[in-house]
Amino acid sequence: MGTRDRVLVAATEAFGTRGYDATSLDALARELGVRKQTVLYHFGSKELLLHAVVEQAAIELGEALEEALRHADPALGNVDACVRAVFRLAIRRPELLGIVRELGRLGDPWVGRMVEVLDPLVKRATDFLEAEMDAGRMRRSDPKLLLVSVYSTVMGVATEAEVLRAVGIEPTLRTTARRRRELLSFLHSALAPT
Amino acid sequence: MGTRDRVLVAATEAFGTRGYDATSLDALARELGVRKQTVLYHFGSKELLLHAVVEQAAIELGEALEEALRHADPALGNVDACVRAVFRLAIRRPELLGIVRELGRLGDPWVGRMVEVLDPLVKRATDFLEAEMDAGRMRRSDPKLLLVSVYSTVMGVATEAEVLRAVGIEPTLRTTARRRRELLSFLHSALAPT
DNA sequence: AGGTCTCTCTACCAATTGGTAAAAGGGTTT
DNA sequence: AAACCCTTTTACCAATTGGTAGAGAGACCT
Repeated sequence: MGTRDRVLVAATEAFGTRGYDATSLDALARELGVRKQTVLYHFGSKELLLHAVVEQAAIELGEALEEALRHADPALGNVDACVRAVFRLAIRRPELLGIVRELGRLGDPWVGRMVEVLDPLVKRATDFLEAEMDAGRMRRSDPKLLLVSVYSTVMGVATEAEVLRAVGIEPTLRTTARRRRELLSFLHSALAPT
Repeated sequence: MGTRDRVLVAATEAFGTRGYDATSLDALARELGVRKQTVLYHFGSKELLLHAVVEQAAIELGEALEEALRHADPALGNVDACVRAVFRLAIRRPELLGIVRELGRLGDPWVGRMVEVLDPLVKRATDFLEAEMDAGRMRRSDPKLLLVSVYSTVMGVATEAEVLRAVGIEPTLRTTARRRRELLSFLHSALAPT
């Protein structure tokens, strides 16, 4: 893997976990065994590095979800497929979900780009929810607000390790499977028609 | 209000919205019309300032929830009371919810303290959920995991303004009431016995 | 009046921040 | 060998970081 890619991976990890402001170019370069100027050579500035990170993360997130939907088990449905995909990401690429969180704080130019990339998925999700409601397979409500609720629940359960510890659950691989199972029945119940 | 308190309020606001690392003592002092050394006089160091902020935020959060539960409408139940309280905070003291978010990233010593203060409430919540399940008024599941799901959903819907904009909802006072209503029906459905 | 206590200020400081300029290394091509 | 390109380095830089030392101002007490 080339230096540029290694920097991009390390930056995604650092920005997504420690945060953008808390990550210095020196520290980033040091853990790659390289000088800060090498990083700046490839990306020009810290801001442009963040730009590249956001771009890459948005693409990877989109692909992960698209892939999940493409191979969704028809017996389980799209919601299950997405939840499984997010949990897989939470285990294997937690930085990616961290980036999404971080963008919220960084605000406009950055969120905008992420939204742009994920927008087709959002549209697809709301259309799907609306169709399910029309078919009577899902409780009727505002699809957009419903999507926000589902998103919040999934992201929270998948990523907020500290909250889990607060209630006395050590997040390990074993408990994660259980969390996912509980979350799915939570969502099924929440979405079920009255 | 004394200088010390003004610093504490401004720091809570800054740490809770911009983040701890992204907030410099100089910037903090400047927006208070005071020198950085005045801040350091009252709190000793940036870390100790954060400590005071966490302590205060934990207390205020605890009080807000306790108060909500004390005056909970018996016809609506405790869940509604808590959701209403969190939404009231999201409107009037968004920094407090921001601090909770921030702590997750800052990690151990800080989360620990917040958990310590809110632990009685967590215990009370799980006991409540368990009692409701026993009484058959709530779908049976692991109370702790259920609490995490509910927490994630409420926090997300209340605080993630950028996600709302992503799906095309401008978070204003008017839409907030609607969001809360939708969230409550989402939760009622999620918690309802099968 | 002097003394003391609380608070805020000015004056610094070493370390770190993101960033510029330019040199040096290494590989290909000419 | 010389010329060129891509990459990484060393050497700096101004600005900002959190923090120390100490002076000055005001209020209160004796």
